Amino acid sequence: MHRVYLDIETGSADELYTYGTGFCRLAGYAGDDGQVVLTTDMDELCDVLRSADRIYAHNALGFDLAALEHWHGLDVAALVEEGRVRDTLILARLCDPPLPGKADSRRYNLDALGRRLLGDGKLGDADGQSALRTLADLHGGYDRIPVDDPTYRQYLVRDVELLRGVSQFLACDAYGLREHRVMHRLSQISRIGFRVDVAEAERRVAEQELRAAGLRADLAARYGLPTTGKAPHRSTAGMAALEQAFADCGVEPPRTAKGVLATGKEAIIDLLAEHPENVALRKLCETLLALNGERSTARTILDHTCADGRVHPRIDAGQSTGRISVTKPGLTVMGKRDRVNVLERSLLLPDPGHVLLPVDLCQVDARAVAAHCQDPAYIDAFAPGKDFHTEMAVALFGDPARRSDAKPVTHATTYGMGAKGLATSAGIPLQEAKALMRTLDVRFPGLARWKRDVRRTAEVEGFVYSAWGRPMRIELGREYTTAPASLGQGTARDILTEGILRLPAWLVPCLRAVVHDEIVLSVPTARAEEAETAVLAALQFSLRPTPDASPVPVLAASGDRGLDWADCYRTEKTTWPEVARAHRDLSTCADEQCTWHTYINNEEGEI
DNA sequence: ATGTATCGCGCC
DNA sequence: AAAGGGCGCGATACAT
Repeated sequence: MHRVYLDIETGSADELYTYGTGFCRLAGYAGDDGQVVLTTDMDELCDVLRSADRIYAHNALGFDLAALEHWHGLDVAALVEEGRVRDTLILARLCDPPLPGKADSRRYNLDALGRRLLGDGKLGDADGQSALRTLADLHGGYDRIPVDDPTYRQYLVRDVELLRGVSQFLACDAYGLREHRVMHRLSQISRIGFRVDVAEAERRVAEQELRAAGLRADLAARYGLPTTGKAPHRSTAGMAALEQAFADCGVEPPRTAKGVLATGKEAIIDLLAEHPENVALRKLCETLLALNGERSTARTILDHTCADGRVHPRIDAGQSTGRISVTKPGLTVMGKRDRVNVLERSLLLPDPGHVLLPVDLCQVDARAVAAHCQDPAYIDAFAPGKDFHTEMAVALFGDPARRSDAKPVTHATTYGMGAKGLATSAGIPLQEAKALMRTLDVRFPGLARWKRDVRRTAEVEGFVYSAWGRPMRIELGREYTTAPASLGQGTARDILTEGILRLPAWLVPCLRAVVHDEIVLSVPTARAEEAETAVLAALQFSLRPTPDASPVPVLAASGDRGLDWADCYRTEKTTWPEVARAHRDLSTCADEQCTWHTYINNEEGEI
């Protein structure tokens, strides 16, 4: 067994796919117990890697091997398929899974792993700053550090030795091998990138800034808010002015849980509902709401657009449930439900000669729960031809027409919501909420038992495991809500990644985004039909957590083939004509509510 | 200058 | 006894 440990010093990490062939500057590698070898010859390095039985690197698939794949033609797909890659970042997250939230986000870098597992971290200088960072500052950039600088070389040697040390603690099981295949396929999203409508993004940034400035001026003139900053209503002086403004309107302003003035959408809308006749308050609230609605998504997309006119988002599986994060820019959080915000997606385009093909998994979290709990009635609600939410409406209300009432009940109860919460969110009396939750437990006793069981398992073990065996850490004391929720999300995640693994190879470079239960591909227009058939075949299969379990069908559906990402939802958003690109190409329209022709496109910036 | 916490927007 | 999960990003305030 010949093992090779690898680390590469490069230009700035955010130029991984755009820097040019000189991106990889100095590589360090060691074979088995041998000394660390440094080289600037990446072809020599690739030869060493091809001869290795195991290749170890930290964030190998997100960085080092990705760089060699992109700039030096290394066939990483083959290495991964042959099970020869060991990414210590992937393994560390599987061997010691993160808790939810920010708490664990810094536990998985090589320095932290070294300190935790070996008692020793990266090479730093006296004040604790990374020696590499110091060198980059000194020479004016990571790509300008001389490759013969002794500290640079020492730093790299230490990193390879750290890597070798920590790798001894990081086992790789069958799930780990699968995870490497998943992450390599997803890394192609970063590598290929998503084309941006740069001109339109720039136009929208300018226009939005104009509109926001108008709103800020309005707040300053009427209520004395400061004129500096991008969100003066959230600054200390602005808050004080708003306190006074609310008082002048004769109302007690809304507060957050911590007693701070609440200026968020929900609080303001509730306040307006309480004082429908207060004209002064209405004006104040409308201005605040309009300013809150001004998000800077176009700006964020432009900030991450590279010289090739594309964004190369970062793909990460660092969440506690294993869900995939797509960041820089955050494609998982782009608008969709709101009539204005859904157009954020129109800035992302298919490649020339392509169309965007969106495919989503239907009720995937609930199907995951059904497969886990094996409640026959719950599984039956997913039988082919049945509509899950309608079946739930029958079970809960005896009335298939109450589909929309049933939806929040099933969703919320999987997440551990209580009767009080359900009553509030669904707008029903507490007693009714309690009765609904009892009915759910009576109709689906297997589901109720499963929730009890996984909560207890989590209390005892501190972990739950997805249907594919992914471990998920459950925070002490939060088992009641997070144990069933994590299983639903974690198994849904593995369902989606199973679909990714089942995609034919030619569609992998077509992947543009993954959004938890949806994938988006850019496919040649002439092959769209073929692509759609292939994607649906890949994403739909029978889910069976154990060999003797009853199977649950995984169902997928394609959306509209789009000329931009918003265009993909034109049928779904049938009452919002502007979602369709063809509508936005019209110079005028008759719909007074159209956010494109009356809002986005208004030169004066008036609403 | 840089990082953390908090808030509020958005997504599934 | 009750208990809605997981996130990313921007802006501000504040600590270092």
